[in-house]
Amino acid sequence: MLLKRTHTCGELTKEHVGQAVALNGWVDAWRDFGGLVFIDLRDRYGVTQVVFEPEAGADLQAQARELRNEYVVGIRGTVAARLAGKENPKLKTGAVEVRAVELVVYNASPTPPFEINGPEPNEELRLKYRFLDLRRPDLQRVFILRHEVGQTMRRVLSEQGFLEVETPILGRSTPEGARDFLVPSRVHASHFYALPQSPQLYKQLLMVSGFDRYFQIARCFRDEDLRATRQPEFTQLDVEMSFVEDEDVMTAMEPLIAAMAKQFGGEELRLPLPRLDYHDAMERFGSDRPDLRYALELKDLADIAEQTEFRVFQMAKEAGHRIRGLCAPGGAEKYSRKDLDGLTEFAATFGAKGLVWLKVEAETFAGPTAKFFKPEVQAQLRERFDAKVGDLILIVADSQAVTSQALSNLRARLAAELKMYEPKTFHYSWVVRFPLLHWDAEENRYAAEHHPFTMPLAEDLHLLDTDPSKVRAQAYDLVINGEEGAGGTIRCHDPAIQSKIFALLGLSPEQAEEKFGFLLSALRNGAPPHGGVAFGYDRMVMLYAGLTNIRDCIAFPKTAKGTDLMTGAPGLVEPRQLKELHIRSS
RNA sequence: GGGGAUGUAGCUCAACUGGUUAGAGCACCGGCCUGUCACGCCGGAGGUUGCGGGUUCGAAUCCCGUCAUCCUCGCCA
Repeated sequence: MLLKRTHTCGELTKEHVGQAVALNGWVDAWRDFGGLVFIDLRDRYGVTQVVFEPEAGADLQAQARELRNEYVVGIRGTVAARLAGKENPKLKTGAVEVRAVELVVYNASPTPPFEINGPEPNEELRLKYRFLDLRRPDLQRVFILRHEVGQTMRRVLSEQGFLEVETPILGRSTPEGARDFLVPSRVHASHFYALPQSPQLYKQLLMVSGFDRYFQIARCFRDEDLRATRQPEFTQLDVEMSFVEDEDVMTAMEPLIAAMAKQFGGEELRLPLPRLDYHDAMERFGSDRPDLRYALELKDLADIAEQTEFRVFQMAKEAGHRIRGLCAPGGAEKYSRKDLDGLTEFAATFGAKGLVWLKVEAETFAGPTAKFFKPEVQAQLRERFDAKVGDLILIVADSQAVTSQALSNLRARLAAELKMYEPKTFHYSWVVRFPLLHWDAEENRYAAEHHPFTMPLAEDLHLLDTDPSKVRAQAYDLVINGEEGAGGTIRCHDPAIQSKIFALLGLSPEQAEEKFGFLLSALRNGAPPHGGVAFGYDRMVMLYAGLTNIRDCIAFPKTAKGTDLMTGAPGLVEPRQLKELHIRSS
């Protein structure tokens, strides 16, 4: 029999004293005193103490004595104020308790594989018993936040006239980008659907249809290796607008960003957000998504380095490499010789063959390579970094890519270890004017930096013919604390420019027509100028929940190898199923 | 595909350089207890040290292989 609840377990206060109530929930803890039995009853709203007193009868007490952790029960009783001095300030409901008069056990439970209110078990176990893991209040709070983030996105965009439209999950595979997840067609032998990497092309088609302002909270699929912040399926807030330039899209998104910052970050944002040129970001921070909660800027040191006798620097110059560095305030004291070996090893994982370190002292520099720096060269270095005694200068001599990667990662690590920022603050900025293309040496052709339908900056159009890698795009990323929170572009709605870009990407007109015919046809049939942006929904939730791991904000996530430890997916299927799909499996 | 970390009781962890019968807290089982809320007290059960080899008088500990989870490089327009 169901004892229908009149209240939740997080609801009862002094105001309810004397009322007859019914609660439903899980046994969070039990305390048996012989003559008196206490049960903490838990649901997603909180915990309420239930007491079984002798007055309720021996039968009921005996029944209560059988309860164990995680039994699901219904309880009927009367709300009573706790005895004076016996209140529990840790509970919202701690001023009262429910004196039980009836107990129904809906379901017993074996001893759970881990304690719901105990220490966090290892993740393998958590994922195997995810339905139990999700009972933990910490995780429940994340999903409440996730819901609220979605509500805010829908509300703010709807207020601005954006329409939510759904697009297909079963689509077709297109070249470029990530590896597709494929779904075989039963009706059409050897033909496959692809799950969308994003609703990119569909939302452009919606613009051609005249929908003007679109959004969707869309599931996306990419068959690539996972990371702490990457899952094979994840969720984007996908947005597209017509009759806009890049500034219009950023401006349109800022009220939403400000609403989220206020509601979930507790911060009143000043708009417009800062715009940072891609080129400047790479030069000053070595990254297209720098964490701007702290400065710690990179400096070019080529002119100073060439005054040294240091062979590594000379060779770098001959190879056309760059010599760049940064200066960590107070780093000399913080990092021992052994720590510095650790930093060198860390830099090596990003391809740096070495790391020059110099400890700034009153009169000179300390470090194994300090002897190569003559006093006047040291003076220039001090000046370049505005270095103080006790600072640590780190220098990498390598290619543009390696110096950027190694130093930007060192920058992030040093800032964290030297506590150069408040962990719980947020910094929002747009990084703009990304390159349109980059040279792919493996494929021996240009590849799209963002995607093949990105509009170049008007002032760079002439470079398409002469120096394509210099062409900048109408592309913009929202960077929050060193993470890409959102990214977008203005799309190419001009068939002539589009075919030039296809040619650079190594696509013949015939190939382009075959792969993207439906889009090209749409673009020829009255496509408005349009562009958009997509936010990482999971990432926003992670950020505001203070998580470092995307799995903790996805209800049923996959492991790093893409398996679901709870359901066993991916699993084998019946030979009959394969036969229907015209698939032979090895 | 490469690199790194971890794997010991149901859970969280311990066990110095290889050395007695692999321990503790929580959970679990039995008993006592009328005001607890990390209840307390008494007693108890619980181990293929991930798995498979090897070295050794002796392996949780050392070596090889393998599996799983996590982090990371490549990859991810």
